Amino acid sequence: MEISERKKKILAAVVDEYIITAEPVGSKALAEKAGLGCSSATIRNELAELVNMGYLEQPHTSAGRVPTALGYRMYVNELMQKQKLSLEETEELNDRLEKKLNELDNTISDVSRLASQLTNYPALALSSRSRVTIKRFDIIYVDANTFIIVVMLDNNTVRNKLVHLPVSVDEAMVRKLSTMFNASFTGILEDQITPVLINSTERAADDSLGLTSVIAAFAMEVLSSEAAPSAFVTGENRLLNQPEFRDPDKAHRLMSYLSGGGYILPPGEELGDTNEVKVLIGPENIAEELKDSSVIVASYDAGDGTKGLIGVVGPTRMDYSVIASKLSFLAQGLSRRLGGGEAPVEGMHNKLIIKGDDSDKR
Amino acid sequence: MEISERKKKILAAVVDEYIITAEPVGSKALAEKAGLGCSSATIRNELAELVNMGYLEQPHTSAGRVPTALGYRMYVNELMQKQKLSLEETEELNDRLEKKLNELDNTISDVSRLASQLTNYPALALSSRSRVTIKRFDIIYVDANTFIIVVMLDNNTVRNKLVHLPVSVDEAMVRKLSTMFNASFTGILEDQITPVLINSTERAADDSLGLTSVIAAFAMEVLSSEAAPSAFVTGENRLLNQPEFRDPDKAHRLMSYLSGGGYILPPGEELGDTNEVKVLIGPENIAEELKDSSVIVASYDAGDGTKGLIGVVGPTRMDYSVIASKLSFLAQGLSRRLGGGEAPVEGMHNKLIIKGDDSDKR
DNA sequence: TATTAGCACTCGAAAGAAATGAGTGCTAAC
DNA sequence: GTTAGCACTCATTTCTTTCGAGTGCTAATA
Repeated sequence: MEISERKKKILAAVVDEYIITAEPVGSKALAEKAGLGCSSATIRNELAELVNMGYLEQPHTSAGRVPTALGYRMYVNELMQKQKLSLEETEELNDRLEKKLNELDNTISDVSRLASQLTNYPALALSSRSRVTIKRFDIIYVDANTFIIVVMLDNNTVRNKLVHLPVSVDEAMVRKLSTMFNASFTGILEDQITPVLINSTERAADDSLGLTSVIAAFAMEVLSSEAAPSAFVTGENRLLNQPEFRDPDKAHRLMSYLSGGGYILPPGEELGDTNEVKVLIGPENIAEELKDSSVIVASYDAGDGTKGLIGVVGPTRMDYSVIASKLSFLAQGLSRRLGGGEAPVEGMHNKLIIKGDDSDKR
Repeated sequence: MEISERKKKILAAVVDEYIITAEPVGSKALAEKAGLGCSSATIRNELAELVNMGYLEQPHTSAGRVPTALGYRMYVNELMQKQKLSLEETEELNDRLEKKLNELDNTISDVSRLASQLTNYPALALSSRSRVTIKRFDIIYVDANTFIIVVMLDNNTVRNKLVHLPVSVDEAMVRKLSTMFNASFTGILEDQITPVLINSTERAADDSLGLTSVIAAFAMEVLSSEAAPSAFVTGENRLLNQPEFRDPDKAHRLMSYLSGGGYILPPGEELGDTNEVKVLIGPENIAEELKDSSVIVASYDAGDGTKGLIGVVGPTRMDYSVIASKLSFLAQGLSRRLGGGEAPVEGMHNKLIIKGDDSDKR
């Protein structure tokens, strides 16, 4: 059955109201508030149909209506007044963000904390990097039993490791190894570091002490740890602000799921396009623990192949529009600041694309 | 007024019981349970006096008794059955710990997490290092505008920084600087890196580009960041396990205080001697937010001047004895593992010293 | 045909009333 | 000094009652 214009208006009004009050909303309140010129009786009829269609439900016979997950989905996809942030809010957010971004270490923990502060919900940050390679090796001879391996990655971060040996090496060997690694191990991906390559290097360097494999192992370790996605969740306690989590047991269950580093996003789900905001409503989440919560995430691009993701977790009754705007805002700020994004400085608050929605909203 | 032996026994019994049930304990229960050969009426008299003396209180006229902070203090100092861990528990703990310690990065976040898991309370970890020096400098020439500074600290950790310059340098200069820094900047403390020293080095190296100050600045940054105490709190959500935090507002208040990195220990309070366990009961805490919670901390020594501290936060009704044992256990494990401690492997579970208590147990 | 006023009905939440019982303090006997 | 006995207190639990927001349905209206 097709949903009429008026039904849409009513549904939107129900969701808007419910987001604020967290109480079931009744026909009378709607008649007064929403500017649709009809009486409560008419609205009652419409509401009854919306229930039939699965967009709303009633906690019990004599209560008002509450949006279902389907209702929220419809709201998010089509009805929501996107970008509610006023100019002042935008300004304020911009200021705060600018300040924060400057003192930001760009550790995902900081990013997550920032998102949580901004939205007042528990927040997660996630980042992963693809196609990392090493640009340069340096091996520093310390003493006969000790050297330091220093590698510089293609994104100019530098990592090091101190190696103690049970046997002694001389400087010449170290220098030789350094040259060989720079020749053969730079610019390649982790899975291109094969036993074959290691063996041939070992032979070529005339290394009978196994130094080659130590260095190669470190290289692999660095590459894989750099590529591994890391996640961070903060502000779990903000859940307790929400009336739907006044039950300590319920709150505890979700909070420990979050703290436990449980998977929040569908495992298959690759990070979406930059500047896209995704919303997962209630049962759309795969994790059992999230089935009656919603997740909103925005992705950003830190350049050099690093993609990141910031999001919040909250009750299904969240102000999707505001939160999505804020996250999008933050994600674009990060993209811009970390150099990857082509997001224009001016345009920060007018590009908000939400999954499942193909109309651009100004 | 002096406290009689029997009163002590009764007080101990009240605390023991209350720790388990979290309910006010009555005279009858005590008469049956605690093996003191007297009737409930007698106990009632004693209880009344204990209330007068300030060790116990009554929530209301017809309720049982609950320990006051003073009562807990007395319990912790004199009455508590220390070291309740049975042999099996010790074994089990040992196993778990051994396993965990091995995969431990020794980041304070890991230590904190471990403490929280072990005790099922929110936990904090804190560590600070004194008298750090740099053992060795290496400066790697990358290209005319780029070099990498690598420093090795006296505890053999290695830190590095990539420097991009607007001007160009040659390899000879870099080598010269490296030599000079190794001569003048090794083995000294942060506050010994003075403008005078920097100036003279700069002149001696004939450095007109300000490279000296860049390197010196990095050295200072490393030294100060290494010496700065850092803290980490985890497992805040475990607070919700406790009946006294079923009120979401109360829980939220404390949790956000903890997450916010609020000061948990008295600022003046230096880290105590290794293997000492400190207990701060309710109002003994300075932070307003902790006035009706207790904090138990144990300190460890990771050698090389690094002192650490692990602790938990919970309601005043905590099983001080068990928690103190576990923390002490963990602290000693850390000391041992990180090389600083002289704690004997065997002796792990028999050296438990609690602040304010001068008798050694078992 | 769509809308609306009117009304009986439902059912959770709030308020009130009564019952329960754990625990006390006190007194008098041991 | 200890104990049995008993009247009293008061939080907690349970059961009723009241209240009212909100509904669904019907009949009148535009």
